[in-house]
Amino acid sequence: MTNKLNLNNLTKSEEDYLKALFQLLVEGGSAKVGNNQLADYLKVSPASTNNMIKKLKAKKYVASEKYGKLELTEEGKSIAVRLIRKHRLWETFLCNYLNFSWDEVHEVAEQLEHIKSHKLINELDRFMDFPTKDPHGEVIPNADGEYSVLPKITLSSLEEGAVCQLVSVNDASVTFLKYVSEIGLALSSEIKVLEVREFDSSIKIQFNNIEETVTRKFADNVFVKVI
Amino acid sequence: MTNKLNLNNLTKSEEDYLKALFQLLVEGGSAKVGNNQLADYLKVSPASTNNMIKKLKAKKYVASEKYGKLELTEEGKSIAVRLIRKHRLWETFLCNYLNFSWDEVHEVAEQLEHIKSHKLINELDRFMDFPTKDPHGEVIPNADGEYSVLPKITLSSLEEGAVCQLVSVNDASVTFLKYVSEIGLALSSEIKVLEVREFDSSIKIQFNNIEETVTRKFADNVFVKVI
DNA sequence: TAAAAAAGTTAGTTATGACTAACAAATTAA
DNA sequence: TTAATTTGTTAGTCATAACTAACTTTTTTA
Ligand SMILES: [Mn+2]
Ligand SMILES: [Mn+2]
Ligand SMILES: [Mn+2]
Ligand SMILES: [Mn+2]
Repeated sequence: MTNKLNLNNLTKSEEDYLKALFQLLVEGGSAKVGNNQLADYLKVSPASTNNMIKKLKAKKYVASEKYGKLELTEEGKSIAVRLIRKHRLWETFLCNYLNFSWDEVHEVAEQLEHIKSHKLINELDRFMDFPTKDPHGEVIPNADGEYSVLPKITLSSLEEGAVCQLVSVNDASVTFLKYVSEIGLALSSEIKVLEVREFDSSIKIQFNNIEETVTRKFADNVFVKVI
Repeated sequence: MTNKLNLNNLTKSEEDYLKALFQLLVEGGSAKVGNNQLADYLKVSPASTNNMIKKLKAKKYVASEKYGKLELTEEGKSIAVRLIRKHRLWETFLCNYLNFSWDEVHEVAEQLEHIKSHKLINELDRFMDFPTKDPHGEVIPNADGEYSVLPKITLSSLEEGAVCQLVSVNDASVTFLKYVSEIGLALSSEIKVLEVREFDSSIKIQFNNIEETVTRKFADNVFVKVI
């Protein structure tokens, strides 16, 4: 029972790797995540991830056997969640107070999430009156690291005739987010799946009296709640 | 006339060295700054500064001859001023919106000043309605990098009987700033120099009907305007 | 002005975190 | 069940930015 108040002496890179693992394992819901998959996600070489994983295993943030799949320890998860909390709070601040649009915030938040100061992030939270969702509809973990990982149902997984509400979007692609806004979709939009085309998996949807055809790739990045 | 919109591909370290040089040369008013002095200021070895100075000379941010004194080019100064602008705007934000006290802001601002986003800092400036002074009384450069470097008159430089107003304080020491607040001094305080003691250069001052004796070291970090 | 001290430089080492190339193990397909 | 492919690992290299130790140049002091 020593380090409840965690020193957090991690480098920016170590933090990024833990966050990536968390996003693949927990938020992405992948049962198994391998070294190459992590390398792919982080856009670095497999040699780099292999090397970093060794370091994180030595520090007890990651657990895995040689040639086995990667897992996060409780401590590893805790660090990742705190990073995600910071990321989403900053995104919210940029959008709600500094006139950033939802496609502009992610890149800057990638930098801001590494600022080390408990007071900073908790005061920012208070200043915004404890927001629970970020500009992309993603849940913001609270100061104790608690938050609900909503099961991510993609628009692409729905059948013809389904009616749903847009809950959140993948925040990492600027062009995707601009596209979403441009066609008139937003958080809470009510969407009806009119047609799922077998040929190319494109989907015809309806919302706000608008009809649009979107690709499978687009629909994979839109998360919904069926109603 | 190529790079008006500067890419600013500098590392955190390169930025820190340029800022340190600026603070010694321009804000500190030293006519000459040498390699070892810079090393001292940054708390790194002379070998480290020597190495970094070479890099900054290659990039045309610093000019100097071998064994000669260090100088900043216009481009070097410009980068330093932008960094100082960011630092002071963040300090102001932390103090005025996030309940930080003036002794808590410097360390966090040292991290925040390296966040790369023109929009972020200019929107933060607008959000706070373009403040001109930071919590320590230091002048905040505007978006064009313009600002007045006030001649820094230290409290220690005054003679017996002088009356002055506290304009700014050195922001880098937490214990110093706490001490300043504790004895009841603040920005704009009117101070009278009652006595300068020859023995140990300690100074007896009066302000708000309070009399205090402070050391030379203390008075060196208090900047005033004679009235 | 010669010796001592201070200031500045260079060489070589370390840690972090990338990379490529080569290789080994595990999985998938034929 | 062998062969091909994918996945994972290792070795060696590079860049950044620190360090110590040894050395040289400049400045100061006697
Ligand atoms: Mn994001
Ligand atoms: Mn987001
Ligand atoms: Mn400061
Ligand atoms: Mn300040």
